[in-house]
Amino acid sequence: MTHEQLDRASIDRVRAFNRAVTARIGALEDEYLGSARSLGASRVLWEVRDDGVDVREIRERLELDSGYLSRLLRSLEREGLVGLEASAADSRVRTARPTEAGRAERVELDRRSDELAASLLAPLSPRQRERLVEAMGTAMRLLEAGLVTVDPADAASDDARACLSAYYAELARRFPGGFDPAQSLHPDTREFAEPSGRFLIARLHGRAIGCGAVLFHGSEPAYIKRMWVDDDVRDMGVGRRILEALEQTAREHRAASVTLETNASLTEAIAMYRAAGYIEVPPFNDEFYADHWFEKPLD
Amino acid sequence: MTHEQLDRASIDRVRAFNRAVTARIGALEDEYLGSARSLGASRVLWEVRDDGVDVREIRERLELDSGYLSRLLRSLEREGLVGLEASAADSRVRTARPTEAGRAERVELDRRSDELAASLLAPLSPRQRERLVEAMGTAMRLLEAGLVTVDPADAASDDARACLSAYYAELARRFPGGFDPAQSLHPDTREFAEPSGRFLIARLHGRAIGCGAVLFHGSEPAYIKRMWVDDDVRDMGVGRRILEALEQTAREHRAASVTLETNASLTEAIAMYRAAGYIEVPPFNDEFYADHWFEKPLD
DNA sequence: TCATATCTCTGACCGTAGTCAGCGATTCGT
DNA sequence: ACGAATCGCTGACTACGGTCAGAGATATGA
Repeated sequence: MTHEQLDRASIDRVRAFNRAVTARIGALEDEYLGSARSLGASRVLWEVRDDGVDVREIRERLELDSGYLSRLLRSLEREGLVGLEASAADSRVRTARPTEAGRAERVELDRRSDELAASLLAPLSPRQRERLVEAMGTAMRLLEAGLVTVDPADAASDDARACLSAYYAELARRFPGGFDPAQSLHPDTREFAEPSGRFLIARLHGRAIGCGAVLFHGSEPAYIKRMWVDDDVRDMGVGRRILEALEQTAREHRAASVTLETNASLTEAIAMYRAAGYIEVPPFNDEFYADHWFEKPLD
Repeated sequence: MTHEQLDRASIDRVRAFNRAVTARIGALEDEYLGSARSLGASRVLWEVRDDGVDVREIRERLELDSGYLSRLLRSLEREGLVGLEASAADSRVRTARPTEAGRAERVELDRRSDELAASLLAPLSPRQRERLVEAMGTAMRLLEAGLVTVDPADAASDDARACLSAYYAELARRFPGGFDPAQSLHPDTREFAEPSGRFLIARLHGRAIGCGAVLFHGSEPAYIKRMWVDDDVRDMGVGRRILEALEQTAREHRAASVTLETNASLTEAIAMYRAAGYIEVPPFNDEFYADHWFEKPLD
């Protein structure tokens, strides 16, 4: 993919950031975390929780080759930092458990990571520290926005249910009179499955952080419901991504437009709908909790 | 050094940033720049300018072992990307010059770095891109602030002269009536040397980015002059760092306080002096360009 | 019970990044 | 003119991070 529409100055600043930040943090990691143990061994030690962890779990989490991990664990065992024993449930599986020294070493690693972070803040004034932490947060969130995926999912799955629960809880908190899903239209999530509809989940690092559903009505307007985004990832454009994916789904099902309704207390959602090209229309249904209705034509 | 005064939440956010950013950028580097050539070879190729560059210069710039660099250059030569020949001036020295293919490869590397940067911005809305670029700039500057050094220097050195010229030029630009160093007190920089005074230069990556001088008057107040910070590094706390270093120098020379004078048009300097504990006092000299005089007791 | 799958471990590899000592050619300082 | 320094190159070596092909032990499903 090419991104020729982006301006030179922005590209240059991003490149300068990449260079400066990786160099700075890399140098500090050498200084604070380097030497003693190899990076690979440290990462593994970090995964060995006090209550023990199966080797296969470490392998999956760090995406390591089984042979490589085996050797890393051996070297940690030789250093007296972890103990390895066959798992009680399945004796093919081996379980790693930190020794006393291993626990101490983990505390030490943690302390050094803290020191590394502190060394970045130390030369700054309190006001600058605040600005740096703020800018880091913003940069991190927007960089991670690129890792968000939006994919179809079963509306009855655990993740989907967790999203919907969080959505209902938020509405209950924000609507002046609370919220009862049974009073809302389409309480049955089975409708959000082909052929009558589709349910999408947004994920970041595998964690469900947002959802949305669309119902198809042939060439009549498709109908968007249950759009939710986790508070943790506000301002990362997740809502927009879900909305675009739902519209694309509607387009693929030959809908000429999409409709949705919402409530005045969801101000940021309404702003997003307007920014995305939705136009307010007269009420087209009797959704109990709605007071604004929108429609957007699909090319 | 320990930094126990820093709060848990800030430390955690810095650590999260370090983790997220290095992982994200590292993964993208593998994707966009990885494979084809090793990182070392790419870095070397990048240093081989079209007009040729001495091997020793590459070695100094990248801080590479001479044997290691020799091998990297050999592999680039084998690939037909650079040509090596004895330097005209000194036949011990070898000069590397890119071939046609090498130039093309550099353009390609550059293009891929651009694409990497663009891929970070691509999934964002225009508003978010602006915020990301802004946050990256702030984070980068404040991270680099930790790399600024402030050290004594000869006021007659090239770097010192460059700083003073930049300082005078800035005053000429900002003072309503311009600025002529000859009309100002202490035009002779020879005073800014032991035993009568000291001159300090602030540097970032070796480049002089700020300066300041202090004159000692026994147990009488020491006197600060010629404080300047490059526009490029405003808001990085360089002024504060220089000021603290000058005060420390005065303290070591048994001064009980420091004085300085300034001009109302240098608003950010005045704000910094006040924030640093300087108190406005009646005029104590007849500096032509001054309209505010300050003093600060040293413990 | 038996074939198949799963899990860990070992041995044999590879490329990258780097360090160190020493050599031959050249240049510099006196 | 000569000794010392400089420059680059080569050979020998190390550690890290990783891949791949099995082997052996164990578990699982038909």
